[in-house]
Amino acid sequence: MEKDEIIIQSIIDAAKKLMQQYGLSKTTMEDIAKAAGKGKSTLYYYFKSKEEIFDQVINQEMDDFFQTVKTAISKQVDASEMLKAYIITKIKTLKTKVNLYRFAIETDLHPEAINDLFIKLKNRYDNEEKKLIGSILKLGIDSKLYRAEIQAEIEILSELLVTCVRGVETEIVTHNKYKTLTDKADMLVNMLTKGIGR
Amino acid sequence: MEKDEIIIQSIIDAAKKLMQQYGLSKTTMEDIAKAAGKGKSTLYYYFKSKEEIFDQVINQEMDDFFQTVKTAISKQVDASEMLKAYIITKIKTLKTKVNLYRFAIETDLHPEAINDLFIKLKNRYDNEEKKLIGSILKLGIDSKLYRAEIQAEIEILSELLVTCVRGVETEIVTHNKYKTLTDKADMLVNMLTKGIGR
DNA sequence: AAACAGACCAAAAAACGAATATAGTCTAAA
DNA sequence: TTTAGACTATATTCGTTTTTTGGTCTGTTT
Repeated sequence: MEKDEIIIQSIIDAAKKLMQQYGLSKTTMEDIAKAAGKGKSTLYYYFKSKEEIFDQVINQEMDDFFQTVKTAISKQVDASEMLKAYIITKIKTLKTKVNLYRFAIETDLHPEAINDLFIKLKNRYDNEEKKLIGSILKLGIDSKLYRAEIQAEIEILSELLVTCVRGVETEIVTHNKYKTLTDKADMLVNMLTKGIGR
Repeated sequence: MEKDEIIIQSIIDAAKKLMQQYGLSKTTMEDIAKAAGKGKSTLYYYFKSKEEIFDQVINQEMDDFFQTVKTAISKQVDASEMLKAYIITKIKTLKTKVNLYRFAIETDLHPEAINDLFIKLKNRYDNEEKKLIGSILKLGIDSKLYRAEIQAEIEILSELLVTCVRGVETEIVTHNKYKTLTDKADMLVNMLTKGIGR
């Protein structure tokens, strides 16, 4: 790693820590600079603005998150198991992140910023998520687990699945009732593969 | 209708109109009283509090909403068509309601109140919705359209379906991209009945 | 008694201005 | 090239006053 990359990373790390502890709006450039052991203007030497720093923090968090999900998927043997692993890992990981930030979010309580943050996150990763599901479906078709006809609809099907899982996510995160998570994931995937028709 | 029922309804109607026009927090008891052609204390003769009035307004709106959905379902011939009708009608109707209230919500911009409102709405009708879906599934089983084995899981299956539809809802309402609505509903129900497995 | 109006009150919210904090810039030094 | 620290214009906080608003009370009309 280059020297300036190390510094950039140390600034991001400091910012990440502060954000988790104090929330978005309570984390100032001064705070970050102090925590990183630098002067404030130094931050502006490496970053264009405060927003850019936050952006990168969030990006890294999200990359971590995606990495975790992908690792979990890679351990599975067939497409349906992968889908289950995707749902379960995603929601569990999301939950720890939410918990991590919850205090900050609650004390902060500037809902506009939070909303913006989530929308940004969502938009940025929606597509990648769709691609991931799409690749699992494709794998299922190739391994003859799923019907070949769905190939044509794989795009819109992935989108639909992401949306459905998001519904489950929302319910579990907001209502905190994620004891049912494994059951729900299991049932969703079973329903998906076998269908309820006769 | 009794005389006092008429008065109560006229107060609710006045409140409803004002709520749609000005939003929740900007509608005062004075406003409602004036619009209903009564004194403020008269409202307290018929209602316990402001919240009770809003509660009844929302209840009536939601009953209307549910009525519309049920009517649409009743016109269908089989369970899968009913499910499609449920999804499409629900989201379309919801959309008009959301539009009706959007201005009020945006200008109002007191997120806590809105959130409370929606949570209240959600909790109140979650169960009824689950029951509705459950009854459609039951119908599908009885008419041999769906496998008999799902009978045992009908409860959790209904819950899951409501949750998935809510995901689609959210996406459509927040992202305004509901051109895909019919497609999505179709695909969801097809997926549900036939499954993607071979 | 049932149905209502209007004055009234305490508490919440809006308005406002002064004090403070903060994002971002500039200059100069290491 | 990298950094610090003083500087500024703007945004935010904070304490205070004023206004609004939900809800009550008293008394009047029907």
